[in-house]
Amino acid sequence: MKQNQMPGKSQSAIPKDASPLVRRLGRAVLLTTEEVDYLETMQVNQATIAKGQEFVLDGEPLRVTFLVRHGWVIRYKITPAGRRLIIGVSLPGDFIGLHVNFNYLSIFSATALTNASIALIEPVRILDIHRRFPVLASGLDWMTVRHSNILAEHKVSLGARTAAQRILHFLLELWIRLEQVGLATSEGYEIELTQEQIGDCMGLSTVHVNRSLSRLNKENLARIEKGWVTFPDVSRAVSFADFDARFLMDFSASTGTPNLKGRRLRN
Amino acid sequence: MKQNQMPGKSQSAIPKDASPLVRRLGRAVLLTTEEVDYLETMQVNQATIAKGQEFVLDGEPLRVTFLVRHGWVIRYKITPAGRRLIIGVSLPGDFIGLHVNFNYLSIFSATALTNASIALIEPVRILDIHRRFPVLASGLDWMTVRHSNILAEHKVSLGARTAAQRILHFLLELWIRLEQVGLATSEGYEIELTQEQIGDCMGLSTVHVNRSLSRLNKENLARIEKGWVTFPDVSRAVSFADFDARFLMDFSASTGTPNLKGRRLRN
DNA sequence: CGTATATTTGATATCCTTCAAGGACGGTGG
DNA sequence: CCACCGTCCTTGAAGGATATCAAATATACG
Repeated sequence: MKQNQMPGKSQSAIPKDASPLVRRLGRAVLLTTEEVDYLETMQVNQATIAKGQEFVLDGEPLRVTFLVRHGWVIRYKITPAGRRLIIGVSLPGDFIGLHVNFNYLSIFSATALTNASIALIEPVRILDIHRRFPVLASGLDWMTVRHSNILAEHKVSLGARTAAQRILHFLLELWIRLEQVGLATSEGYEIELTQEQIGDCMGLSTVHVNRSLSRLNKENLARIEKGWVTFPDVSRAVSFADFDARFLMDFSASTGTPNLKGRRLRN
Repeated sequence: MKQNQMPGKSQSAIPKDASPLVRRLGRAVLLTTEEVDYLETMQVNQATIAKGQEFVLDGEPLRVTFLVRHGWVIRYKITPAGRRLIIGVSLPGDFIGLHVNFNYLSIFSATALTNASIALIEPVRILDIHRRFPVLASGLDWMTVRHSNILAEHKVSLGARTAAQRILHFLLELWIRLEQVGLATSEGYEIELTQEQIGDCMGLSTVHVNRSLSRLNKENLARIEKGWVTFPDVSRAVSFADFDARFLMDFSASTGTPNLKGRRLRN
């Protein structure tokens, strides 16, 4: 079903070289060229972060919002007992510090797991989006909620799932998220986490991650070989891990906005 | 330091009978009477929920945003193994389902722990706020981020803190949150959770919650007597639980908005 | 005042951690 | 090209934190 052009607004297909952010928001919504342009120019101020570099520090001021363009980043806290807990993994297209209050100090640290490219976005840009581009603003709000959903699911994992389920659930989550920005295929994906980092993310010791992974391997639920993750039997994996991809669902602009319904929504 | 009235906009002190939402947002920002009015009329459509009533069901459509006005609510998931994990406790002034995508089915259930009064807010209202009241819109975004912060802190608790630390951290969190809406004093507060519910929230068995609580009691870190929570030695409690209230900080409107800086901010 | 619900306590089982050490792998410099 | 070194992965053994099972006591409620 072909959609009509709206007079005065030019809609655009997503360019091949679109940023991960545009790709994400463009999956569900037909963005105007103006919107795409705004999103792309917003990302001009970029920084290259070397693997292992800590670029946000717990307790220090946080002046801008970050947007991961390339590479993997972790956000984490260190407890007084010396344990690190990874709050989340930020992948290309993910914001770090979106909608936070820049008057306060950061409540987490962030480090690049790979060489990474990160856009620095002035807070005023976000406010500008809310003023001028309501559809994009809904998209940002959705990304914030999605971020919450991931945390909620992690809380369920840490609180109510076994080590093997937890890890498998997490590996499946990463698969979907990477696929949504074109970094995974139906075959699998390249993981940039060590077993220690998986442990810090799922509240498990490195040793236990290792044992759980070899069990998952033995039972054909998930396999990691040379950093390449595959799922030999996806449907069994999904059911074993109690994985329901709803919490990662795409943005869709028809969030009750009458004037958007049936207009710019894909499908 | 007295603040000047802005021409054309009447600012208002928060009325004594203000809703918890207005009280929350009004703590850091001087709201105009127009903004206060909008927030209050937004809540006219109310429902009374009986204690124990489940009013959001995992997998069912979610058509409106809820706002707790009175009473305690839990949001949770049940795993296939039959374990319940409470994602979070919603207190007066908290939204449930803010900024979610109403095209999708709910990914959690919600039940009232007490008789509760809940406002039903049409999604279009939220969009209207974003169009007409930028300060309130920032406030809503902040509430969404705050919700994430709470989840992140819970993840840290479940992943990297002992049972006693976890429970104490949670009790302190509730204290601050209740105080922010006038439902707790420096003395303590009335808790509406059973030990089983605390366990489901912190990923612990009821038995272990009981043992940890009696240990906290013995060590003067926290005491629950007839539903009344007190902290005999607050500073020791804070340090034992590694509690840093930054993740619950108030909304402050000067989130990098130049035209708001120094104008409507309290202090 | 009786019944349901919540708390408390004891005994046992298990999942996971910690400690310790060996092995694989990739990179680097001689 | 190979020896060396750091990082990551793997495996074994023992200990600890928490779960489960079971039952007694206390509290709330109609």
